[in-house]
Amino acid sequence: MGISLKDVAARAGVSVKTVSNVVNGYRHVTPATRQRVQQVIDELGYRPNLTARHLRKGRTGIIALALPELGNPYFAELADAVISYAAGLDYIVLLDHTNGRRDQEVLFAQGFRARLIDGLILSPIELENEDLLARGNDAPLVLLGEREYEAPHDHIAIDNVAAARTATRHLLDLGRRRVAFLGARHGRVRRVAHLRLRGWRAAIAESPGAADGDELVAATDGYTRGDGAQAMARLLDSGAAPDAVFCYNDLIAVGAMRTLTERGVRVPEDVAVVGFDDIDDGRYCSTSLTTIAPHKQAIAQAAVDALLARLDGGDEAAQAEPRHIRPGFALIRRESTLGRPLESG
Amino acid sequence: MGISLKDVAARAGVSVKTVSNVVNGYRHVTPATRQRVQQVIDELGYRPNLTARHLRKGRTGIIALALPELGNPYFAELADAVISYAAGLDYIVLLDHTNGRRDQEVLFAQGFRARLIDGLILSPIELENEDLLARGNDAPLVLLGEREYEAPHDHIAIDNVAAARTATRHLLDLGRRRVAFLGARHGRVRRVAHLRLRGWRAAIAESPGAADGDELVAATDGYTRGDGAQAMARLLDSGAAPDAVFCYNDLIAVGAMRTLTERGVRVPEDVAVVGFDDIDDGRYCSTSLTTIAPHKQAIAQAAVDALLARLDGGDEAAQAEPRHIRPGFALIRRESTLGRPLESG
DNA sequence: ATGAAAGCGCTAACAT
DNA sequence: ATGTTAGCGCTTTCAT
Repeated sequence: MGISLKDVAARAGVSVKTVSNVVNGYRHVTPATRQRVQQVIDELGYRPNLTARHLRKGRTGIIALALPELGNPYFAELADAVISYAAGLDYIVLLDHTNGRRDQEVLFAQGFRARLIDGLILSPIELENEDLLARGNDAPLVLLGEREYEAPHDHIAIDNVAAARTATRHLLDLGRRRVAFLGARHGRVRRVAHLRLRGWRAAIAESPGAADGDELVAATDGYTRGDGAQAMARLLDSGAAPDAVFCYNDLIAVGAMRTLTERGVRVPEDVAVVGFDDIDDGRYCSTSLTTIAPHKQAIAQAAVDALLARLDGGDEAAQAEPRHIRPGFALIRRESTLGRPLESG
Repeated sequence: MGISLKDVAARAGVSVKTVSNVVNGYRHVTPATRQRVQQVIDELGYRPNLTARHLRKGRTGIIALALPELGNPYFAELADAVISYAAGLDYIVLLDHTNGRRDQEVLFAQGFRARLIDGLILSPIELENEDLLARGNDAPLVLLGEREYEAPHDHIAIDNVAAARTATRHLLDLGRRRVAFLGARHGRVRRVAHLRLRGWRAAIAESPGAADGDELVAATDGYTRGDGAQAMARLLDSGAAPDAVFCYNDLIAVGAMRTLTERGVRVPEDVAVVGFDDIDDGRYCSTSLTTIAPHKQAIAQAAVDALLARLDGGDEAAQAEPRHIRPGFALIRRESTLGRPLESG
């Protein structure tokens, strides 16, 4: 195959150990030896075989990041942050798509890619609690996102209920009374969107004059702009007549705004809109989007740190109780909710 | 460490070979043996150590994809396509950021990650031809994107000149006469944006009445929405008074549209806009964006196929002449260039 | 400061 | 159909 340590050693007239020492920057090597070896390395174009090194060391320096898909800018931006942060810590990232499918998620949750990766960061959508319990305890696993589990794994997520409540309250504070929720999922109580829906309900409940009927909750099949556009159209057609919409995510919000504009409904005058995720997209819409901004940088760092703590922290760290880390979030006000709040509620 | 083949073999009372046969689905194993071994595997929760397998086989089934960054939706969508397509062929993707920095790109171009990856797909920005020539011929390398090199590597890119010419001509066909180009890079002749600029020039040159002054070419520092917004502002302030803008990419176009809208310039009535990349974003802008759509799926597939051909195709394939593959593109007309073309030119 | 040799877990050639 | 064994390329005791 390629050039190995042995080849270099033979050519330089030293043992493999010495070459290994040079390659790894071991201190106690005579400058003369080092130079000679280095010269042969350059001559031969030797590159250490990482696979062999990994096998020997029992570690690869690779972590896997399993996300639904990169087509969603939120996940792309998050992956960007994870890759960059991990690179700074000398870890590389293997990126996998689950497509939000349970079978795929199960595959990763259970030790798929065993001993190829040192650990896994997984953002599940359909994964069930039982799937996690069935896991052979392999590499450490860090969970990401809104789904909640009772399993012994670290979990990184902002407080989704609080964030949704903040978003909804912002709309109510503007004097809106018919605040719709876009992006629920039918009959999936513990699933994604559940916590955000709960936050929405909580804010509505606190606000005496606010409408709280189920006709204000619109389900979507997925989380894309197209789903948002369709759901908004259905909501409008149903006669629900909202004066504000809180959307499960920014993509749905952008789609909803598109439908509103097409139908001559003004944003924010007639209907105010709030999204969730703070994707770059929302900042440059012609009506820029008010949104909940989860601190992606913090999420990415917390996820990687949690993983590495279990990897590098020794036995106590590896055995420590699972932690639930809640990075912060912020409400970013933009044009889609412009307007002064009413004096009285 | 974990459970190895040997452990399973001992427990099942067979040799490692037999266990290996079972694990790899080798046909000639008595059902009884197979079942017994499988049972022990399940009991012990055995998982093959992929690193060891890779070392032994000299192949890892991993390809690296090195992109500037995932924050740009074009790259995110492209990565999405690469990952999905590679997964279907049982390859996994290691995703690396170059941040468009030459030193990073050089690192990957030269056999970084040697023998950890079977091959590399690289989308360079600053990489120079000499960097490629200095490459120790390690794993196969496939180049992606507008930069052109004279180096023995496959290159996948749409015909950027033709695409830019198509885009610009579309604007001219609308009767526009002062078509600006947004997204050039100062004094970087062979760099990104060069080919698209050339396509712009070609279209203008073909169109007798069209303005072709340098004041219509606006440089940007990067390729983000913010860069586009700023460049558009500068162009407007400079008094160049364009009636159309062809942008290096969709992000710049979205930023430009934002500036135009803010300044009360109507799109497309006063200024028509065309982008490049066909990111999802552009489809749902309140004024949806006309754009050049490179066939991302085709690009991703061509890149992976080219790599795998060299990997799996035997010696002839590995030594074959470098190929320059040009997937197709399409002009997608949307609202940002709406309006009937003028009768006479 | 350097060398010799064991062994990480697997596959494949060879043997039975 | 199954067992034995060498060896992928590296790091790491243990010697010297």
